[in-house]
Amino acid sequence: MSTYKLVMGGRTMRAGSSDARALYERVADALRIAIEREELKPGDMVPPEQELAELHSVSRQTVRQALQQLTNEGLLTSGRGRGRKVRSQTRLHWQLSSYESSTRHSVEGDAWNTDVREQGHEPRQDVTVNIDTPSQKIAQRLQIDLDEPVVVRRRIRYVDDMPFQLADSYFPMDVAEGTLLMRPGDVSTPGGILASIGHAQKKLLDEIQIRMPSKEESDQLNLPAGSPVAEHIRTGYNEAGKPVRVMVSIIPGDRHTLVYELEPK
Amino acid sequence: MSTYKLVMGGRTMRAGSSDARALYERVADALRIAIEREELKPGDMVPPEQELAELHSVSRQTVRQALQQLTNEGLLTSGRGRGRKVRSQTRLHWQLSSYESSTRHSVEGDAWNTDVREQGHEPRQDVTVNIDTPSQKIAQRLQIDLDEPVVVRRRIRYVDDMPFQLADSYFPMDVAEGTLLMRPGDVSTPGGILASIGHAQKKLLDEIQIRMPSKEESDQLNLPAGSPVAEHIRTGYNEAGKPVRVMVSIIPGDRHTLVYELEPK
DNA sequence: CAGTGGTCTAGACCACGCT
DNA sequence: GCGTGGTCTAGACCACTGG
Repeated sequence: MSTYKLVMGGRTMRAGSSDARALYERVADALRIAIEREELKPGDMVPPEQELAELHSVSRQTVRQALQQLTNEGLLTSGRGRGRKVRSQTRLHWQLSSYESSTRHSVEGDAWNTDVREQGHEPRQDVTVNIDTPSQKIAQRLQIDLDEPVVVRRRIRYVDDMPFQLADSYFPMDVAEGTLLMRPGDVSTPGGILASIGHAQKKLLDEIQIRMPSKEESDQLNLPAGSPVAEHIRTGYNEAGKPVRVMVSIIPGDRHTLVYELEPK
Repeated sequence: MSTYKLVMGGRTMRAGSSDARALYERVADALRIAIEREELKPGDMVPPEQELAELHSVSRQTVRQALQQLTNEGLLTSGRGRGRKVRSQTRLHWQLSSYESSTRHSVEGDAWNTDVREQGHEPRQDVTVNIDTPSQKIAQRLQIDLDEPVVVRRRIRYVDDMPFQLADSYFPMDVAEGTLLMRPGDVSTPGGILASIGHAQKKLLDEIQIRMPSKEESDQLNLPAGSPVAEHIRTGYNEAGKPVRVMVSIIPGDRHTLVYELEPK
């Protein structure tokens, strides 16, 4: 019936052509083009696998391979029983160069809250406080030993009640002990707090790595398959050059644009 | 024969357990753990699909699903006829906050070259120069119309002869015309050049987005499946506040750590 | 040319979300 | 309960790479 098939049960080929694109890539292309042309808009349902299989005269597995590729590219959502949707692509801007600037702090929380509100959304942060021994990664940046305890403030940040990023701050014991930093909840701002206890951050070192999320991060942030994250590690130093804080943020790529404003000398 | 199988041709389940992890996830876990424990080291060959299928008593397709997941996480390479290997994870540091700083320029090229050499590798850049009309994205940042021509310097940057990143610079015609910027090849540094023609960059705006690469980017950079990239857009402004350059870099996540040093006020 | 990964089919059952 | 996606099998042929 189909003009495509020349061989049953094996590799199908197009008549008069030696090879060209795989079948599943042709199915993927068709959908990609439909999305580009906005025939399928963000939020729209993608036709069921069975329907696409019949439409393109291929097996359901082949359709699945195409859909998998598109999901990996971040174009589609997936989920048992739910059907597939075209993903929306709104991004929140996060001003990392002014994040610790005192002018952006308020009684309403830290600079991140301000950023979110300015963009017309509602921020929320869940903070838990622990005392723990540091990982290699943290100990090295705080310049302490692996058995020296640190105070950890673990944040999950929400926007409009959707989980949006993870941000864990680590403080050396001698900096945090007996201060507001030991208090759970969204207590004003770390930048502000650090300054108020005599450890204003005079220098910041930001390291950014791009990678796929771990299973755990993926679950906590409710990430779709194939959605990359940035791991942002900020180390803050006080006037004496001592590291007083390390913040590790896991930032879903599809929901953020990171922004730095620089004035080179 | 296998204690795992209760149902033929359908979902297999473990005796005494209601559900738990899928078979392909168990196969993936086994390999992930072997890699973590360095029983499989970067460069090592992964056992053939057939062998893994027999080892875990599953079908080859199920093994493939596990291998696909690991490849998407950037842990394995793939390739027809070649077998699979454990990928190495070296990352290059890129100092973005001092990238335009005049002290890091030399006759050997721009600050990127310096960064790479300091980390013990050999940089190379292929540069082509074009005159083109800008995309929406570029025109908006250069504050020009869509029909005003721009000078485009397209770079492919190599490290040890491997393609490493794409970096395209866009200049307004009135800035670039009749200057070194029109010359192809690796002509010293854009920061340096811009200063020498009276358009030193006094302010920089960096925007970073994390996403999956397009097919084209993936091919140009020879990226493995499932490897995310950062799209880094730097807009440079001269003393008068006029945008004089936009640089768009496509940065493979698994090969880079981006670094910013900041001194908050 | 042998061995490996890449693509494809046909059919089956399971688990989840919704109405 | 129906429809959707998720998992799995068994078997087949193709295409590339390397000895």
